[in-house]
Amino acid sequence: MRFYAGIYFILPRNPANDMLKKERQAYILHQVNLHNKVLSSSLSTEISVSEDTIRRDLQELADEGKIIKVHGGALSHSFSQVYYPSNNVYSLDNKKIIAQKAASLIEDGMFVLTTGGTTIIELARALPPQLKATFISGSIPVVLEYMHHPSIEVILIGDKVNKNSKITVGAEAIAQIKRIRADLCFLGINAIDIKNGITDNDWDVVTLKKAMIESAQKVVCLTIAEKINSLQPIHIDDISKIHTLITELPPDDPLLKPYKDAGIEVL
Amino acid sequence: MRFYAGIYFILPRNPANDMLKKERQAYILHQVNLHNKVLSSSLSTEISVSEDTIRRDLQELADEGKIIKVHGGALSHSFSQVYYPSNNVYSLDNKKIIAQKAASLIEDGMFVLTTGGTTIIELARALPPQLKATFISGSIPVVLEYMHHPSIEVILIGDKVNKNSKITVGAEAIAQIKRIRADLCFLGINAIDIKNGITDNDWDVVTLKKAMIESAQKVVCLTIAEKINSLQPIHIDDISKIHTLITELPPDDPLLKPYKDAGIEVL
DNA sequence: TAAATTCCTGCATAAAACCGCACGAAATGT
DNA sequence: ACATTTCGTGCGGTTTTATGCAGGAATTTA
Repeated sequence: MRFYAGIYFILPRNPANDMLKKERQAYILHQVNLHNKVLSSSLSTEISVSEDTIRRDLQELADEGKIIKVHGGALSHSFSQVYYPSNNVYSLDNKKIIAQKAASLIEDGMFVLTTGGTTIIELARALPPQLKATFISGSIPVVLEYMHHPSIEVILIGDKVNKNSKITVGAEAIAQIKRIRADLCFLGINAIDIKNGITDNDWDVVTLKKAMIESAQKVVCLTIAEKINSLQPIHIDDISKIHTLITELPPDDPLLKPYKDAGIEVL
Repeated sequence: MRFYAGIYFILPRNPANDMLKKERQAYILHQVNLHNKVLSSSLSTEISVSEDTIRRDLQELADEGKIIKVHGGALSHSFSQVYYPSNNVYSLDNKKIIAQKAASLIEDGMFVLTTGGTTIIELARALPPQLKATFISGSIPVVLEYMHHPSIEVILIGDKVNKNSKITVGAEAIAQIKRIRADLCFLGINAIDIKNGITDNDWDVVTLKKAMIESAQKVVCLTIAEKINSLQPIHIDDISKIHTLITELPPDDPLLKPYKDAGIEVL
């Protein structure tokens, strides 16, 4: 083996021992753009200045918006520029309330399966910053949102990508879900009623949600009250499989009473 | 030499060294253009004038826009052009050229494995609209870009998400790649040289790229010329595994000759 | 939770820049 | 020709900048 533990220290070149400030910053920016990341410590030895100086340089470059400064070094700006602004989301305020309730169910160390959808995105944003849990999803927008969180682990379920719903669907995705034993499963649902249970209108999505329900110890359905007592063409599962139902309404709202009576925890 | 008590003395005036102002500034400008940088202090001793004079000269040249004055000296203007690209994505134009060349290799019906990175994103944007092929990647930004295409199929490789690089990494991802027999594999690479082959600086990324190389019939490396003949800590594979190398340079550029000689197709 | 890094803030210092000012030399005006 | 102005330059003193260092806070890692 030519490389020992992946550590192979080489200086590409020895910059002039006496670098001007601007020159040094240009060199740093160059390195950031080239490698997408730099470490304060290695730059310090590379250019032979103190780490404080490097840090000040990184700070200035960051203030100019040329790089993104992070603990220990800096990152290229080009890599982290994917945002999903949530201006056009229907019933956003209600979804925020739902997300808040749902987040309270999650405890440190849990494995949490989630579907896609705007409600789940709000959930991702409502997670307390110090939470340490593992989130599993096949939805690309949701995973992007999870990635902004500082401490949670994110598992992406892979398979063919459905361009409309931006989720991965197919047998491979189902198989991956089946291999998981999650503590919690959050389903953003499109329709629920007492008699037919939860229903949806996309075959692939239905199959995925079925698999998720089977793989989780506790199934939590999230939906705005509007969708309570509505029906969609394809059956996912009966309400007997649901442990918890979360809407923006207070738990004692009469609309929710039948579900409570059916043994579902209503939050 | 005549001076009293060393208080007042005159430097021997050598007419040859005694420069006029314009002459001196021309000399300074020449030095700046030659070395991309000058120091006030060294110019002072070099021309035997006070640093104040040098500073005034530099100030005037800077006011005329001929140089960039910085603390301690001055820099040439070309310097800043080279090191401060105006674009967010480094070397974007070059990457567009590379993407164009790479896209020409893809034919209808092909299965194409790709890594992540800005070069691959450009490739995604450069795909002809009527192309019907299947693209497989574990990079979330790249997959988002693929999804904008009207007719290609997209397979997302799932596993734990690395928050920095926004790609999925881990044994599950490797296993999924191993199950694939792709026609083409596009690697956006960070460093390549004849002796060490392709190298990178992230263990997970290296493992993924290795797997991709094994799963593809034809391996195509994409990189800007700047990264040619550079080295990173961790070894991915020797150049013998590479079939095609694409840079923004014309194929007959001397920089690429060694790779051609090694049997690699250079585009 | 403890240990190790990394960051930040203030301070010290040396170098560089700045500000007048003086003085000699060249240019200009009378 | 002589006085006056302007320019170029250097010098002393002051201000600003760049950088390193110490020590405590914050953050990451083991």
